[in-house]
Amino acid sequence: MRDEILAYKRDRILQEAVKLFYERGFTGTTLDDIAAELGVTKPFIYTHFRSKVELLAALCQPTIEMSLAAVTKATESKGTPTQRLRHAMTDFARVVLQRQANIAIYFREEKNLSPEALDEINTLRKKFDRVLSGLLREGVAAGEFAVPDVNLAALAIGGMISWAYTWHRPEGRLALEDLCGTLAGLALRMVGVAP
Amino acid sequence: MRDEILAYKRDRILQEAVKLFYERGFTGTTLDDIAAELGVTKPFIYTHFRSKVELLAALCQPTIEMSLAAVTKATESKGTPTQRLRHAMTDFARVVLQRQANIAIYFREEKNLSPEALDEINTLRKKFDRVLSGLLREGVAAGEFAVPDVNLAALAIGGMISWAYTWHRPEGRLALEDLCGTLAGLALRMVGVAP
DNA sequence: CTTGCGCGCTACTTAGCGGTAGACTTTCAA
DNA sequence: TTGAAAGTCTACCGCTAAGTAGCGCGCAAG
Repeated sequence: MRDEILAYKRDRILQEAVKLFYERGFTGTTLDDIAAELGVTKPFIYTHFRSKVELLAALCQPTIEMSLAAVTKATESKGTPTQRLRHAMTDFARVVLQRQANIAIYFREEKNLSPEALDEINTLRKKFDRVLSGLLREGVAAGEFAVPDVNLAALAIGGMISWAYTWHRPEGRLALEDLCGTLAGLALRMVGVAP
Repeated sequence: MRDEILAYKRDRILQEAVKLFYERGFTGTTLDDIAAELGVTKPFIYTHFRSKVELLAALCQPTIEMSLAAVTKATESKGTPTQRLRHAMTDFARVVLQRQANIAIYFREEKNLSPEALDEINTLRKKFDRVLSGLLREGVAAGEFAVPDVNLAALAIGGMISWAYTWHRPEGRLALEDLCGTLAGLALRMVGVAP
């Protein structure tokens, strides 16, 4: 119970930090701002995070992990490469759109991460690219996909979907699930699968 | 002649600022850093730019203008929509890759721009999207393209190519022109044109 | 040689903010 | 009721970096 409350407090700090970093940027947000928004004071934050930079890492890393987990799970599931790629990209798009602010903060504030945190995240990203490239290669071998360059195609597909963090509006005209499906469909087209 | 020297000095400041902002981020770079790199001192920079933020705008805006100019010119040229889209995306990709650092800085440091500069740039970006959407709509009308949602496709294509700023390595295995061609090819596939 | 001017430098101000020491309050067990 | 421990706040430090005032050097013109 004590631990649950501790976890809850930590979580609320993260929530508010995500909101403010997203709106004003990392350096444009002070710890006093975050504390004020929570109705507490700065030292409160320091009982849960060692530094502002650690707070940043704590809100980036899990999101990157979720992205990797989404494509890994779908890639390792059963089905044809086409089915698995659609599945992987739908799930990845869902992570990007649901955790839009975290993704945006990560890409914008990468330079503010500690070298250690950056290393860990870069490892995750390399895995992501490898898994996606591997799936594309399988599809090519199976005769389902046709691409000029597998690694480049993986970057292009990953980029097209990641990019959604820049333009997606949660209150916009497109429902989230439709959007994920359409983006996955565009990804399939890039590898030569007709719709 | 005096003006040329003035312009040259201004240009050198911008060059060095781009390099350092790209490597260390906007807030991670001090004006003293930039001055030191140029072998001058901080007040020198202030004779050419009113503030650090103005310096940032001066290195973002022209690059966005170049992107818009590239797609506008190609879109308004002669040829089928397919030809024009290929042309537009090749040229746009070239801007992204050649001015990679400027593009990266803009996307990362958007939150540090003054409201006025941001407004101007946002206007350019809206025009960019409108021009690209328009070209796609033409292609659909001509029966050359098939897309589920023209506006979404424009965002996806623009994103896929913009994203190249995150992974492109100038000294990498792929020659710049090949890369532009391949990216344009992937864009065409997204709108249903077979390679 | 000298006078004046423009350009860049030295040296300073100022303020904002990350981080911390220690006081205070509240809670709970004995 | 009391004492201690956990948790939070008040009040502060110190540094960093943007921005500035005014000096002085060197060059061009007379």
